[in-house]
Amino acid sequence: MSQNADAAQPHPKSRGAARRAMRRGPTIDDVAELAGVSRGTVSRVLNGARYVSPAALKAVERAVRTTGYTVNQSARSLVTKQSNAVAFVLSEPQERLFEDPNFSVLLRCCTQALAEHDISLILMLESSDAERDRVLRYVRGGHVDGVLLISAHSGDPLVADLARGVVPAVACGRPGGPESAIPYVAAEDTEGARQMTRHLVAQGRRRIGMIACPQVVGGPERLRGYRDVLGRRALKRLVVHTSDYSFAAGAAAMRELLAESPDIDAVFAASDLLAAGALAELRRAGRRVPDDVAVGGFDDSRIARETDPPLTTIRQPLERVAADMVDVLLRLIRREPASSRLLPTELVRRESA
Amino acid sequence: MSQNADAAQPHPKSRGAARRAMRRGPTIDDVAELAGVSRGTVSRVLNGARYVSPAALKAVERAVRTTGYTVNQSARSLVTKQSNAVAFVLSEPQERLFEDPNFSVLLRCCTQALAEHDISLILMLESSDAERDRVLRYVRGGHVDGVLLISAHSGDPLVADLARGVVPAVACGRPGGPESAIPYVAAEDTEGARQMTRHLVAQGRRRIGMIACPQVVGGPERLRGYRDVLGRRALKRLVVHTSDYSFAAGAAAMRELLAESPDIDAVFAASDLLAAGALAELRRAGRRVPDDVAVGGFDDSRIARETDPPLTTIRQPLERVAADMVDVLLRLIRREPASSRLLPTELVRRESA
DNA sequence: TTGAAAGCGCTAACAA
DNA sequence: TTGTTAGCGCTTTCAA
Repeated sequence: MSQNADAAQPHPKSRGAARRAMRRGPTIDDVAELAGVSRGTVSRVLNGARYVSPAALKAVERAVRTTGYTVNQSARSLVTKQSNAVAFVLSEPQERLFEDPNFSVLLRCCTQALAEHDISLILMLESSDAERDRVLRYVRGGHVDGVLLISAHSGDPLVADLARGVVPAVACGRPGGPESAIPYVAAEDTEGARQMTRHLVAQGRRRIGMIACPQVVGGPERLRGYRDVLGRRALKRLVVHTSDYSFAAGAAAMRELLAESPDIDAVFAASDLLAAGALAELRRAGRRVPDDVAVGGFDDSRIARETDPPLTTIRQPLERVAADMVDVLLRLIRREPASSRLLPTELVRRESA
Repeated sequence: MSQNADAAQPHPKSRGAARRAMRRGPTIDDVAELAGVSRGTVSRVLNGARYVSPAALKAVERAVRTTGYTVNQSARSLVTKQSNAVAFVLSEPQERLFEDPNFSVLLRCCTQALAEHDISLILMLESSDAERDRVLRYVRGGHVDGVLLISAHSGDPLVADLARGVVPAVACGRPGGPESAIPYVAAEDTEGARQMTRHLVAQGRRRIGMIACPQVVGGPERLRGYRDVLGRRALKRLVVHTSDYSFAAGAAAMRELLAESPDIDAVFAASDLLAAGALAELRRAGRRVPDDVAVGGFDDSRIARETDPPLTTIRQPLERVAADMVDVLLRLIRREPASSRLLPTELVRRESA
């Protein structure tokens, strides 16, 4: 109590001095002493509180509160071999993705969902080779309990590692290549694309082009959906491929489409950003939207409401994608069964089509 | 060498069995054994390599490589009391900020800069009270070596903690309130606003309005710069306040401005997003930009190039802001002196003004 | 320049 | 239900 621990125990056994010098908080021993129980009991209440008498429980809880105790994660991890952290890795030149409003909501929702489980999100980029190496070492080193993989590229050694089960992982969108050993969560891209294409057809549009992006997650499915509905009307010259989901790529693609097929009367862009670029190009070319040409997007991201005219688009339930990714990952970490999930999309009608 | 450690040492001293059961990587002892040196020597080469003979150094390096050893951060942290991680905390209802393209580049650049120092970035949101609590506990618990504070709000208990030096911290933009005990990195907002306002004046604009956002980081300075240049010409009815840097707020503000001052011939918006909203509203109102009214933004974010017409704006060197934040934080962590930094802005002329 | 040994704070197995 | 104890893998004195 009023005893001075330093004076009483000048021996190395006295932990107090060193700790205080380090300006660290109270340890489990401090709590135990104050609560008048053993360290083991404190540990038990900290984890689940099984086999603890109500009296002990109360005493410990009080002691925790009055000391302001927080567990030392490092010490805990050292023994449990769990870090209580997961990596959120962007396995693609990130500039592109960081530009995408979808990415932000994914990141935000994942962070939130993890926080509810007291798990930290560690953001890692994989753009340069050096970064790739670092991520690989980090994951292999067991620094995280799991990985949220954002834009999986099948050539990535990390993807190979994860497919081999080095550490639990969940991808956003079906990872390319045969490595679909990694479970994933995604929107029903194919069906979404069908919804949009059907909508365009129902509007009486005859020459419906597509700005596709088959290299990027979700891209192949969206192109397939378009083709499913149009069949032979999906003329080769009506679909142009871009290498990413950017505004600039959308504008360039639209220009090409206009040059190849001046009689085009509708365009389905594989993402809202692409559609926004197309819109800009159409205005430049003097075509009215939707009067001359209708434009459909995909995502229902923020920009869909900010373009002129606002975009008719396919809503992807990204908040749910994020929540489900976290849910699946946590199950995997707990070694519970969990598998890929596909979430439904929805047509959102605005003014562009 | 070819000895089987398990067979040779059936005693508890044999760490091999337990480790292997856990599917963990090699430990420092494995490296030491393979290199034929003691654990202490391995540790020395791992950290700085002082007082190590060239022979030992080489042997250890080889052993590290062949075993694929990675240090166990938890074990290291337990003794060094350093986590090698910093928190990136968003101390504001995040939806707003996540919507802001500036935020993305800040996050990306900070992650990159930290990765170069092998430090992880832990993303934390502070929107709900529960989250606020969690962040506070986390930081106080010593889980991170430092904090990058994104949108400091003076009422925040975390800000108070950080100002008291609980853990090193750097803010982005001057933290509101008297808590400027926290060093910060920011653009020269005031001067930037002056540049834009002078530009508008030089264009012969007579009635120059402003869409200001004095509640948010950088906002007060930008408003001051506008007033510095305009003096008494900064009529009350020419400046409207918004509560955030969003597209919607920009549109609403522009509507108000148009209603109050139909003769307005220029607008300086405190952010590009705000300017984009204003542009949309102007088009709706049938005003041509820049012919009827010139529009100036602030940030030079991605959208400045995507609006119609592209925005004339003030470039904020966000990549450098991020790099400097990390630099200052690392100095602080190393207990080196470091103080706030202000970075120069630049006028970028496009078509809107 | 090196090795031995003492912990860092915690969990988990075991005995009581 | 509880206390005791043996490590988790590492850094860091301290001697040698």
